[in-house]
Amino acid sequence: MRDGDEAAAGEALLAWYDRAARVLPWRVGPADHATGERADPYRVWMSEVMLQQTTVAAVKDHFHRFTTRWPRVEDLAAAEDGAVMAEWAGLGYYARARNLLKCARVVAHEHSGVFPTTSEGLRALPGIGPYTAAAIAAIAHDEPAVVVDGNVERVVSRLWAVETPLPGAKAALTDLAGRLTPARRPGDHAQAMMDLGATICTPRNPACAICPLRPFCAASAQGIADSLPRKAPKAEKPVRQGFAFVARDGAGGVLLERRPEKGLLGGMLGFPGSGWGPAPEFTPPLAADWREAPSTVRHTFTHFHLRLRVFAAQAEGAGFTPRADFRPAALPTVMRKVWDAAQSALSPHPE
DNA sequence: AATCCGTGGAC
DNA sequence: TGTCCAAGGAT
Repeated sequence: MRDGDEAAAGEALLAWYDRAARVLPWRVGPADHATGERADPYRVWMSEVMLQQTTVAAVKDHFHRFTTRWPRVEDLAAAEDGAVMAEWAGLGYYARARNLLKCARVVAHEHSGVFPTTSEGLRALPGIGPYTAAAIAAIAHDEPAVVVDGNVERVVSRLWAVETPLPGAKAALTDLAGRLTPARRPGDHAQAMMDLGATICTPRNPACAICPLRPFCAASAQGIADSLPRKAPKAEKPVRQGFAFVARDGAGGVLLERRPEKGLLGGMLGFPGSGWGPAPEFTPPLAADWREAPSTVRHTFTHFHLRLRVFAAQAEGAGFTPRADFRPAALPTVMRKVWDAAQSALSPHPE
């Protein structure tokens, strides 16, 4: 990209978006924008939070369930914590769900159910950082906010052939993204950048041959697009080990515990177990004839690999969740794997 | 500033 | 199988 080409590149991007925009459940298309229709801030907010570090394909089902069950922010604000966490199960990064609920309650109770309309106002809400605030303001209100996510970092780093590695290059890339942000249709511009990054300017094997920005792209001209953006090497993931205990009573009830609000899988349901580390202790929650499941659960979190030995037993006691109140789908994925592994060791109650 | 925080799909 | 990585935010 040469100085002075920003406006032409922006126009080329919007022209491409007008014919190639993805159709998404939370999106109002460019043709509808022409009639003055704007996206619903509640739905934009919901989708943006779900999409943080998460693929469109993974978000679609959860977005549909959330917006069907809680159509307005007041509905979500009135929901029980456990119901929201259960619906979020499987999406990961569970602090997002806790902050989603906090944010809904602030908007409902302190803003009369209306989201702030500026990026500055949005930024003050729980779970809304620089990216999400800018995205909502641009998409829902056409504020010319500079929207910088992973897609934008990639597109911009290639347009200007920025070879400084991330995250160090973050500030420079934000500055360059600002040069590209137009005063006209900034919301469509932001969504166009993301669509371009998702479908053409992809991390691997970018489709430069059909890219509307190719005439402006320094990395494409130099043949180095697929090597940008550079990133600092990541730390190796250690392996941690642990035990998990699945107890069922005679009525088919299940022994579950609510995990602490903070930390890994915070606020989610799980099975009792040991700590996770190099040498975990065998500490079942009650005395019973514990039998080990034949398969070990393997699961990878953001910063470590986990191997869990699963033990199952029939037992009686207080605090079991009734069979009718338990759905494996309400568990975080690692706990759903534990449940699946336990079934072969719990012959009287196969599920 | 660096670390923590999930998951599933692509390759 | 293992590695990368996707519309980041909080602390």
